[in-house]
Amino acid sequence: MTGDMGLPAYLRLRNAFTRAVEDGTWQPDQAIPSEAELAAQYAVAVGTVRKAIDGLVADRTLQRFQGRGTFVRRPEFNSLLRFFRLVGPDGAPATPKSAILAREVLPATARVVEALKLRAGAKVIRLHRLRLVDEAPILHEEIFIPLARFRPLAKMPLAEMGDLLYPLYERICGQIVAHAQETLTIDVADARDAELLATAQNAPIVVIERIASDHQRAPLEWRTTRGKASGFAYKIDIR
Amino acid sequence: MTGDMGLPAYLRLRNAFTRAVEDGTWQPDQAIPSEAELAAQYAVAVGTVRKAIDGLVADRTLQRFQGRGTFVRRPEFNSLLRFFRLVGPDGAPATPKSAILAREVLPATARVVEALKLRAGAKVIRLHRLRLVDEAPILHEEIFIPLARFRPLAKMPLAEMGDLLYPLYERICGQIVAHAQETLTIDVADARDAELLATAQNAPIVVIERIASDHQRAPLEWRTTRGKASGFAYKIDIR
DNA sequence: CAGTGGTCTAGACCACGGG
DNA sequence: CCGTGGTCTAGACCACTGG
Repeated sequence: MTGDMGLPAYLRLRNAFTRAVEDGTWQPDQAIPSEAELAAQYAVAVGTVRKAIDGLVADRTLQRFQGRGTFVRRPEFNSLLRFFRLVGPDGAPATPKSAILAREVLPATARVVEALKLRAGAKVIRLHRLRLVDEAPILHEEIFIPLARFRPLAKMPLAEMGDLLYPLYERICGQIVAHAQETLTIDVADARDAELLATAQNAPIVVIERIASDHQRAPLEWRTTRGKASGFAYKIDIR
Repeated sequence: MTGDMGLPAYLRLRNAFTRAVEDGTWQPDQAIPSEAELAAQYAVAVGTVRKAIDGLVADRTLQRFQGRGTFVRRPEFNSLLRFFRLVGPDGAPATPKSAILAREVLPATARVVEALKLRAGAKVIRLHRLRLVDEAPILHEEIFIPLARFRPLAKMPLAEMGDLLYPLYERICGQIVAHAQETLTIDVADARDAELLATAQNAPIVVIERIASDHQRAPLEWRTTRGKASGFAYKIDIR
């Protein structure tokens, strides 16, 4: 807090609050101290605290509720996935079911070492899973996570892993995914895609590569998702 | 301004300012009145004017410059196009060159009528153009605009049309594009794609459909852009 | 009801831009 | 230099939530 001397007060507060979220002083889904308390604690006007919080609300770190308080937001990692036709029989958005096809522990290849910023020869867990909506395969994913951080997942019964990995990472391994970067490209179906996704070889395939990282920007997971391009539509509004 | 009686003052101001932009009282690239002036004019505190402007800055309607003033922003419609490899020989982002392959005036088909919300039988101008970077064809576009609004473009020498259409729409036809909605999907190359883009038939193609509209949300243009998927990468950061 | 965030005021002083 | 937006204050009152 005593650093950043040249910065405006509201930015110093913003940094302090960001740190509180990142180091776990303020926990996800928990209320932070009231604006009046923070103003007293940092010896600034309430308006200055509000301005600091405004910024963190804008970047979705925090969330305000009138009359209840201000809360640390837990990020949602729907991501580009949501642009596949992920709807259940009722038409509502559905979390795809997961079927884990393979799990193995192996030395990281050069590409994995680079993506996860590991030292050469480090071991990783590789997961290969199929995701289905309404029994139909929608996409399949190859996932690499460093064994050092995720050792409990190397032996855990696959049946207990459930459909969502990030809550598992947090609950079982204490690893919190705070950011992710995704890149969408287009490829054509190889033999494995064709078999898993019930499509023709050389049909267009959407490929999403994701690096997920923690609050310290350390890479936690490298994931490559492949799905039939025919089930994909991405919409944006400009201005 | 006298409407919206139940709304907070800053939201009434926000609406009034939005209207000023939409009806042209405040012109693109022009400075709006100073915060102090607006506060006096609307009989509110400067802080309330600032809060109203904050919202419009956040949604990119306005742009602030310390010491200079607050300006009406002219939207840029790079859009999803920018995710093709649009770089010149120097590596800097380049506006693709345009080569108009066809221009015709014809009655709108059912799809065009729907996209542009025309009455049945209305006439439209159809443009078909190829866009090139560094002499290489990157994508081609089919564009429909209602003849009623864009009559000057039906006869204008093609050589005078230049590489960018929206400035032309504004300068020659007085039509200002204020919003656009784009949808990205994947298709495979048909015979025309293969010829124009120098690719194999059935190769994956990125298709971007765009409806561009004016401040009143009236559709001005329906555009379908097709480019080789191999030159496409879309990156996003989550949280 | 007490406590939270939401709105609004009226002022002070600072930092920057352009003539 | 003056006018602009940027920061910050100290307070008032409102609207909503929860017990």
